[in-house]
Amino acid sequence: MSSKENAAINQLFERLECRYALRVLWALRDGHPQTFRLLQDSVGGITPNTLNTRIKEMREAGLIDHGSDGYIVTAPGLDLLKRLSDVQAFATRWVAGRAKK
Amino acid sequence: MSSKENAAINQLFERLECRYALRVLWALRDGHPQTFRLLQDSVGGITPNTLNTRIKEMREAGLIDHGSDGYIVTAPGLDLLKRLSDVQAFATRWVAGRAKK
DNA sequence: TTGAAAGCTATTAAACTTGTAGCAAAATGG
DNA sequence: CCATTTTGCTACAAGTTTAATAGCTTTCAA
Repeated sequence: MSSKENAAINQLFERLECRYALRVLWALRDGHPQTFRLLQDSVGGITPNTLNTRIKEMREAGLIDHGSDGYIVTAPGLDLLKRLSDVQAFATRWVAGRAKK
Repeated sequence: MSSKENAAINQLFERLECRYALRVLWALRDGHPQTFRLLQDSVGGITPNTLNTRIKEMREAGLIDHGSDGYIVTAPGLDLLKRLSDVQAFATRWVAGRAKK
């Protein structure tokens, strides 16, 4: 792997390694717009301060946008979500596996 | 999607949404063991405190382990990494796309 | 035995997140 | 038109997490 690719994944991970970042993106995966407060409820536990910070970061990152009906994932954001979709099955098994111990 | 699946992905994301968490996992993706200091260099910028915290969390999570030659991903950890592998291509394009603006 | 490498801890300071409250602007309804 | 609700967002104090720098302890080979 080239160092350019390494730098790219590092930059992306920096964005996603903030508390609630992945969950905010994930909450919008169905493609329907959500208002600020609905999004706050969808994510669960996030405060308006933090949600606002995440929204700003992800809008700058071009992953989400704010349309007339609320917040929504952009095309790149949806692309990323698709590439993350396999993680769902892992998570389910992973949680089941740790419950046993 | 069931609420059980929702809870699962949430639990997983909580683990991954800590600074450097994804990058620590990613640094071990080739399957070769790395010592504490080598891992610290691979990740880049992480302090020993934080690395140690991440290692503890990920070992509890069953994603990485400590063998005789250093830290290494477990089978579940490798499974997760495979499911994340498509993100690499996204990251490269994403970074290229934002450089233009 | 001495020296290097490995894993990790201590301490203090900076940065981030939370909890709670509430504001200003735009839509809604009477 | 005017009151009400919804929406996006901010203030502020307190708590939690991460960073920077230093250094300790054990292991292992020379």
